[in-house]
Amino acid sequence: MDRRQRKSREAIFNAFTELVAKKDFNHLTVGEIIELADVGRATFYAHFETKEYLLKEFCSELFCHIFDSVSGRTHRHIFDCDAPESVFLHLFSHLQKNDRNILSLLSGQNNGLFMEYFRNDLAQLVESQLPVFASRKKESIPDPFWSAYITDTFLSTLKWWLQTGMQETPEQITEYFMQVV
Amino acid sequence: MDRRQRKSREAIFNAFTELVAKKDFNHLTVGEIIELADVGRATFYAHFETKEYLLKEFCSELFCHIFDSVSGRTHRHIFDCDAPESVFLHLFSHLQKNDRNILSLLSGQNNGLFMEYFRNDLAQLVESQLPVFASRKKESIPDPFWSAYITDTFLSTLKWWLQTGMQETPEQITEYFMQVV
DNA sequence: ATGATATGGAACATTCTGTTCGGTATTACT
DNA sequence: AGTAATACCGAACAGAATGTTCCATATCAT
Repeated sequence: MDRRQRKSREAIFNAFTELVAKKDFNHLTVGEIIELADVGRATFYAHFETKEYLLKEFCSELFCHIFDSVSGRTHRHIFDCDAPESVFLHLFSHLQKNDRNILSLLSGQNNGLFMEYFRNDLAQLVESQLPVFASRKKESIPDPFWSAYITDTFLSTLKWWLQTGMQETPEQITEYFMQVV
Repeated sequence: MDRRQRKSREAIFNAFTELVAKKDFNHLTVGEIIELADVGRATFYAHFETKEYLLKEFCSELFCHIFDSVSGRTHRHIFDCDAPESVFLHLFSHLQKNDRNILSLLSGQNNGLFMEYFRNDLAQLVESQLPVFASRKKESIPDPFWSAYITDTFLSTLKWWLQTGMQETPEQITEYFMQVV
């Protein structure tokens, strides 16, 4: 990719990151983004079809980074028997670092699209971790329901953690998560 | 309230109900609403400050109707010992009736505000029902976390029910809910 | 019957969106 | 170093949606 393209794209992502931290995504305008990013209007639309596509690609890169990092760790530790919850612990720890202000997007109320994207990737991760919870599942529960339940419980735990100021350690919050599920 | 006001308000609510069933709230315009409701633009803004306030009042009336009906039943049955989950069963049953097309709003992806309002009222109901789940709660879990967990699990169950086409009976889906929690 | 008020319709300024164009600067490639 | 390709800016643009204002008319409460 052209160096100019990389620069513009990064500038837009950075501006977006900064703005979305203080303002709801829906009330964010393209005008604000390009002003802070200091790129022309035409440039923005040369990169992203709409504001929604910007969010989509933003999430793609960000989640790819996070979940790949977590899954990678899984593979390295795949034979560790002492910590079946290590994937989720690692995920909580990684989220705590607040890459790209991801936490303000996660805690914001009206970012339906963002949550949807995040949930999709999370559901994939959960799917690969289902054996961990196999022993707790009752037979009468359908598999897809069980999978959705674990995914949403993780999200519920994460949201609660954020909204109460992240006072617990990642270890503690992972403990809560594993207790209820 | 003036009869004219009631008529306009109802017309707007009805148009909103109909439109939101086929179109995402965010992409719904005031122009579409007043056209279908057949009221003047100025009339709309005389009733509702913005589209968001319309949603707010819409939810207020709708949820008030649903949750009051459910809570009412609770009070009548408060001494029934055979069905501690009757409140949630009744809520599932009531939702199945799809008053005001509430299901299309609940299953829609980008209705963050709507979900937030619904969750608030639901959380209140859950709060009043906490004793039902007391026996399942571990001591190490903080009360607010536990409460949020049950609320979100109900929402998770409801969403799954909707997205898979509501093939289960309210009794079955209540069973699932009570099994996992 | 009368004064109050909700309505409809139209016009309006404002904001945001997404597109187009021409000139300029940077890039990749030979 | 020279050249063709292309990404950039800036400005202008049409279109859509928002929220406000005005006034004549119809409906209401009393």
